[in-house]
Amino acid sequence: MKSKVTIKDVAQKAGCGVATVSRVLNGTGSTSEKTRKKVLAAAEDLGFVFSDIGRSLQSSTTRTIGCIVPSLANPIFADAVQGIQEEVQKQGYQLLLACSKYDAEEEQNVTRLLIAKQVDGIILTVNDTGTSKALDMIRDRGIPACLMFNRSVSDFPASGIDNFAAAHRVAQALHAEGHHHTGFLALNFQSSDRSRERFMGFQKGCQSFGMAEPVLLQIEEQSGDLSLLLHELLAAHGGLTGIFASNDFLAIAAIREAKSLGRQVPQHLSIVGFDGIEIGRMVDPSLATIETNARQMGCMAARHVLARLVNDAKSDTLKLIEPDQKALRLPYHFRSGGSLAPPEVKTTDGEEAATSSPSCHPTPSISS
Amino acid sequence: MKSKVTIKDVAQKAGCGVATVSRVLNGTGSTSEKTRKKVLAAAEDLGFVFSDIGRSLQSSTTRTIGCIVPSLANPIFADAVQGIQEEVQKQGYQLLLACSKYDAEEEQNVTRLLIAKQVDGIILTVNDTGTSKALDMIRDRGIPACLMFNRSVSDFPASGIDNFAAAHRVAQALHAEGHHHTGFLALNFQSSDRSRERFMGFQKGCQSFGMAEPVLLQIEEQSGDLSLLLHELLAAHGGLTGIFASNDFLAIAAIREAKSLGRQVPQHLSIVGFDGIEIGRMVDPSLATIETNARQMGCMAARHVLARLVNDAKSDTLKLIEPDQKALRLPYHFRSGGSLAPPEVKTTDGEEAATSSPSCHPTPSISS
DNA sequence: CTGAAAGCGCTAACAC
DNA sequence: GTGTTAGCGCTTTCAG
Repeated sequence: MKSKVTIKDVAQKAGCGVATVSRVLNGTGSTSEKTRKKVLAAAEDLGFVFSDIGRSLQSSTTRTIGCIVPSLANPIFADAVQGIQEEVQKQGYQLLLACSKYDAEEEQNVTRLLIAKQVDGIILTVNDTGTSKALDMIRDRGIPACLMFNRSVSDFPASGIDNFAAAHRVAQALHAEGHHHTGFLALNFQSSDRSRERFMGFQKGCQSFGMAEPVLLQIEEQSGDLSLLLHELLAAHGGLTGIFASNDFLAIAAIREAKSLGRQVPQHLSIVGFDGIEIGRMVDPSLATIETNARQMGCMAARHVLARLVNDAKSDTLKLIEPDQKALRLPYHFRSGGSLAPPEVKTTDGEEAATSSPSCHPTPSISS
Repeated sequence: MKSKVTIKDVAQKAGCGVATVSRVLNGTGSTSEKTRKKVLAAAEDLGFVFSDIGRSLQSSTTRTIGCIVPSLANPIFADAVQGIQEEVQKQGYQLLLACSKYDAEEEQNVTRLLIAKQVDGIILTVNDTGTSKALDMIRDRGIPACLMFNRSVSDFPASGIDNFAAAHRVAQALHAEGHHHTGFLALNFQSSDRSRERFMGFQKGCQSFGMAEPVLLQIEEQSGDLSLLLHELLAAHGGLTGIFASNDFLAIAAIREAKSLGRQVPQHLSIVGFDGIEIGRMVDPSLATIETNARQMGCMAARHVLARLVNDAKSDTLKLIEPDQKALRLPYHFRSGGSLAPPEVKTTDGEEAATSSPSCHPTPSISS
């Protein structure tokens, strides 16, 4: 293990003071061509790289942005982080990544760690903006931050879409196809304000369009096997013709489980997702969903935080410019797909009207 | 912007020296119950959190692990990073994440940044182990590191599967179904040693099983729209009955493009992927592929690096223990799927035998 | 049991 | 132009 080579080593080898080395290598101040050469040579020779920690200590800035997401397993977050990463790297910052595992306590822990690491800014998705201790800690210290996926609160701007409106839009889509009895499928409903917002928007939508009150189908992640729980849940709610899942991952899993229950999608059951992950286009049937741009969302959040950083740096105390637009609302749109179609019409005595099926059997004759 | 609260502030408020504060808060040394209380109260009151950078400067350790992957857009890397993240966080370290964008120069740049940040260890996937300057820099400094997905080289252990053998297995699978004329579809072939290894394994496999030499179908990512390029490539190679794509993402895209060309998968063309991403199970037809556990791969890599860290710390100079096993070979297996089936047999004059369409016609009567 | 002080790598004032 | 030095936040001797 080679011991690290410091500015002193370079200075010694170049036969000059450390300040000169700093000046040459940073291009600050003026130096004679001669010493300049010597320093450059020495540095090159020793493979010298400035230690950011020494520099940070002195400048009280780390050029590091912290990021907290629940998990990278859901591509929606991976995409967002990718967006952040690109933007941050482009501007010469680095990314300190942490995961909260959908857990409020862990969220607070990792926040503390990021703060200890003196990150210059933080981009995060919290479980619940209303109760997050992480946000309190960040606010206390006045660290520039931006939320993602969450709704904007108090001092924190947020990059994301209007969950309520988008969910409302889903209700419209289901209504347009003639659905009446629907359900909202949520994972970890209690601990996700995003999920709750979507439910509320959907609920409101169903109401507006004269549909039945949507049934809330909750699954707690830690309570067991997802497939199994889904299976049971779907089996228990055979009366629904349409389900709105709070995210695409869940929607795709639901399609699979519905199939395994012998319920054809969309003939027997329509399913709509949320997020618009790429895979949704490729599954069969393709997933009807709300399409969002997570990458862009991360990018916007990063850009916002980074902008505040340079801003703070410039006008130190007198921050008159940029009145901090709170919500970075990104566009979304409803993407239609094979998983959403009109429900089979049943007569009151339970007999169904003829409908067409997609593949071979032109008319499934169903009688009870 | 509140100025940061330092150990001095706490000392002042508690009416004692900074050393005492350090001792109390770190639980080192002994202190009277009285001052102890005062310090604790003061710290709590001020919301004090130790600055890691001061601490790092003094200990020349950052409790940070650097990670470099080409991109997070491919779920295989996102999964691996998730695995690293979990393991690292569990052991009280933090993750500094960087992306190389499949670019050797960028790879070197971000490596330099991680080194400047004084990461204690590095986990990375490089474009080409043979030519990577990043590896040189890391080696020069003796930073504990572990490769992922790449093959183990010189001083670097690697966490991953045996690409050659796995690709060989794919040839076997195609052969078993009766394929003869096959192609290997690669994205950025030149800059990926993983891709090349897979090709070689496949090539060797084809040879062993008496199949025709596989055609190499290359796509350079920067040269335009992936769909379009794929489309053209597939159109130009109508003679092939089976294609082995160097990763699942590519395979899924290929299925889509094949379909849009009117070539049914698997009736007209079989496609096999590599990686085993979750989505592969859900697409239609389901993807035959080599299944790997990226999460585990990241986890193993992290564990390895972390182990070296504590090891180095313990036995400083005398590192007799752990003879550094080089390759952390993880298991893989071939997953069959709907995208792989026997090819349609054509008569020599180019006329096709009657075949079945996927859904309704039960028995494909194949005659030559 | 506790405080003073050195020193980690670096930058920026300040002398020369 | 260039060297010396203080000091960023912390831990760790070393005295007291």
